[in-house]
Amino acid sequence: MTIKDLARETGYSVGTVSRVLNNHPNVSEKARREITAAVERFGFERNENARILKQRHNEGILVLVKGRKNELFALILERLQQVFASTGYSLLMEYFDENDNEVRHAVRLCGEKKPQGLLFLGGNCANFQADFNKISIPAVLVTDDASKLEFPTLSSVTTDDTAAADCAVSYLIACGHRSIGIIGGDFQISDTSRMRLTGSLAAMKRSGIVGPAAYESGWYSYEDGYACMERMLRNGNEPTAIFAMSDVQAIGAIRALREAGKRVPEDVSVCGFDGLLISRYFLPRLTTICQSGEELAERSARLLLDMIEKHSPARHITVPFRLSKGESVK
Amino acid sequence: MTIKDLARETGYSVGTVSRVLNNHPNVSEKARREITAAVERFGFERNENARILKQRHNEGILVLVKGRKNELFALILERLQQVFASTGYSLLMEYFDENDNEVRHAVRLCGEKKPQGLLFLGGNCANFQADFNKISIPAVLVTDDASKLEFPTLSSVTTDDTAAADCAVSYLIACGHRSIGIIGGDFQISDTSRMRLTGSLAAMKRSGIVGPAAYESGWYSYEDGYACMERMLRNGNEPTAIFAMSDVQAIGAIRALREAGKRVPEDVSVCGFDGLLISRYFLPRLTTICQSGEELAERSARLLLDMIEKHSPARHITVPFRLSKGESVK
DNA sequence: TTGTATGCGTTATCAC
DNA sequence: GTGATAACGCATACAA
Repeated sequence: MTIKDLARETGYSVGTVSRVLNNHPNVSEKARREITAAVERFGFERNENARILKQRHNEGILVLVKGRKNELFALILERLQQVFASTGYSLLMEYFDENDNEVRHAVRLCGEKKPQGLLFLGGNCANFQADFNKISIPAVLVTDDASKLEFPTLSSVTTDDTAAADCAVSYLIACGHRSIGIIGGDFQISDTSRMRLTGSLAAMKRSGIVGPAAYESGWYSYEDGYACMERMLRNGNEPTAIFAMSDVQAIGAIRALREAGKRVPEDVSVCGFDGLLISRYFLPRLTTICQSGEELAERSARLLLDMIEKHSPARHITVPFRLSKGESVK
Repeated sequence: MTIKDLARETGYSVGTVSRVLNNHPNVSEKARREITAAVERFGFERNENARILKQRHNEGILVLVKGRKNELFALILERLQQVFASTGYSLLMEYFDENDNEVRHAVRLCGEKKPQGLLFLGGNCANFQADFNKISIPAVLVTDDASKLEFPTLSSVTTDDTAAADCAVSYLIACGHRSIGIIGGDFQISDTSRMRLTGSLAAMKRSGIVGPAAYESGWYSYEDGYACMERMLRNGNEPTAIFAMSDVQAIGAIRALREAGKRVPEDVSVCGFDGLLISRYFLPRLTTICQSGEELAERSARLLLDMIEKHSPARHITVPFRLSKGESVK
């Protein structure tokens, strides 16, 4: 069923059918009624491929989501939908694997979907460095800092990872801990992990602590958090506190501690990062840095809209974080 | 940059360029080399819209995913990618909201993407009832039973929800519990919840228990699990065990119990359903019914492939579940 | 081995 | 207000 069939069935021409479908003016009430009825009757669904192929601009924002199981991204996405619902822009979301090159995806999809703007949920600076020059429309990188790249059409919105990690570690120190182990990502690869490490070290330095009792790295996952903690214990490191760079790693670490006969927070304190839902339900309730998905989403949306509509220059902003004191630190 | 530009730049015709792009035979080595080089040089990315619009069949499987934050679906998806990687079929994944009509989406996307088969991750029987007749290619509904619909091209793969719930509740009874509260979904709406309720009741009946001490329903979420448990306690119901129809509800319920001064499992036992990763890391480790995402994925893939390639008739199968004994039941 | 021409389903620009 | 008709970028049957 195509608009051609629809035209034949209703006795009108494809032009009129198309106009009705797109709510254009200059269509008689009668035609509109009859064609709408036929659409309903035949269950016609218009072919977006052909539509987009033909259109020069699509009133849409393309959202590129890195990874399928990131709870923070899901939260941001949800808020994004709400925010854009009232703007007249549609949201087109594309997911891809963690280790895909998001900018290459973006280049292809820009040619195809002809969106007005781009929203990257997660991304790698190196990829932008290499291919972002092929993109000519406004874009915002969310949860990763793009200020050093200095592209005139690429903004970024992040939590201040350095300050947040500093805050978390400072809190641990304030609680009397001086032997602090860190579990994080590979800071050779992940910009985020590196910044969180920098913040952690700064906090330690200020208090005259020479460095972390141990640093173990892995993916942000339960399994790797567990494995990192195990490794740390096996190496004979028994810090009194752990700063994990993600809630999931914190939870994995707590399980490992528990299985080693240690209690949290009585024997070892653990602080996480992210403020995922589970952190509020976990026992013990996680002490963690809460990133505000809502705020990240809203600021990104505003930034992008300003760039599209007012041709505002690229900006790089950070949104506030919050230390949520749970039951996992003593 | 289009294949036309590419043709002009290389001095070949669009036909030859297209043939190179699609790895067709009958292209000279020289042309292939030159055109490939040009593709690289200009960073050409071909327009999938036009490609699919033109193609009669796309060697792809369309996966329709209901909801963005379902961990079981993420697991299934991952396995699906592995399985199809070796088959020559590509996997095209589309996400949509929980309350969208997945079959309507499918109808539209079939017209657009012209896939060989459909894989629904989650779905509602009523939607299939209404619109599936518009779909003519093989499809498999995963995690929901479609046997009663009797469409000749619609298979389904599920965990046997009735038996699994029966198993869970039987276990609670075997542990000595006779006052069992149930937290689940709205069984007026959700087929799955209804089947799990049926199984629960069957187990109780066999043991001479007249019915659940209480039944509270909500979405499968931490918040609603928490709220259900709170409601149950507020109503003066204090069962010695809770069967939650999802792990997330179980975790929410445990948090509510804890805040009411009750310990799990000492005062109240809790059994979940799903076997999510978090169930293994939660403290106490959740006793739960493990659904095998891997198995669900593999059986679905096989079923679909058989329908596509051997024109096998629709089948409705269940995959084994497993009661994972954690620390949350006593 | 290569080039040309046609059409996929739609929107948009013309005439009428 | 409506109906032809020309693109959009690509794949492909057919011609050369």
